[in-house]
Amino acid sequence: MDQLRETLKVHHLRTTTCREDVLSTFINRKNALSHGDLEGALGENYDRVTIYRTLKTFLEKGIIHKVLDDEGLRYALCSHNCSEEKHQHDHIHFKCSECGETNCLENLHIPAVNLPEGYHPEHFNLLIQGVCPKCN
Amino acid sequence: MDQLRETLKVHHLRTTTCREDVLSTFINRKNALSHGDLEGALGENYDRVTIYRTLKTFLEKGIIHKVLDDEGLRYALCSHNCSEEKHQHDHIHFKCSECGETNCLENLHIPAVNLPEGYHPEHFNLLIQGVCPKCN
DNA sequence: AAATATTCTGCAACCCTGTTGCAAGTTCAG
DNA sequence: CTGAACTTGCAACAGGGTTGCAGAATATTT
Repeated sequence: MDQLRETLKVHHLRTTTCREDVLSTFINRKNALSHGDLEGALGENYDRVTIYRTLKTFLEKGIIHKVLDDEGLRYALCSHNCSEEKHQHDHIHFKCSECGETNCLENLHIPAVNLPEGYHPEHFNLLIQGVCPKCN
Repeated sequence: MDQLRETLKVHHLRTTTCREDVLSTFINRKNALSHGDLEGALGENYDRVTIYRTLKTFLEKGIIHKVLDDEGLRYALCSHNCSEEKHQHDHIHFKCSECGETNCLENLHIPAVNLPEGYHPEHFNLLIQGVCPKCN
């Protein structure tokens, strides 16, 4: 509980129940969540718009990051402290076609790619779809 | 013109002006297109729904493939003849943060990744964001 | 502890994406 | 050139995502 407040404080965000609840939902479920997932979990307590704004704020502050998905955006906690100034994500996302869960494979880094002359890469986003260990 | 009809025929699709126009838009602009792009290009001639259905059909038949993007789905031509049975895409997509264009880097393959025990990968989707040669 | 400035929230409204059902219009094969 | 099969347009809907604004909550100052 106090850890939630601490996290918010570090990022210069006011403590509100919505932010605490969204944050703890991310911590409890460990996989990437869509806005719909959060609305399903918290929708009776908060307005859709508030959840959207909370996600947007968390994105800007470096608390969560976007996860690309073939059927819509999801969001996941940033593991290593990102900040407003700098997001660092070169890990891989795995989406299971059975259970539908998308997870960060924090320990696996995206391999280097030799881009042609003139390309200046800044961010990498690798989504692998397949069957996860649980559904195997 | 005949080439368009030929392509449609190969995939067992009837020749309609909408399909021809969508297909030629993909061929002329070479980058990945969103539904909105197509609606902008052809919207006065065809209903939104028809464009959606055309995209869906082309996806199923293996004429185009989805391109993940952090701000919505896009679509691009399949270069090497995909079919209804089998899509094969392990190339890289590059999105330029300056001009906003997303392009397929057909010649670059996604490097192999050593997944932990139990993961069975099927599809790979790598989006690299940065600055492209044109905007450099 | 109260007043203030600042920040959040909820509501209403809006636009975009994507889908479905149905009737009318096209395409293609015989 | 006729019919069966397919495609289109329209209407309607559900969901994602955003903005403006008034009222509520939080943090800060005294």
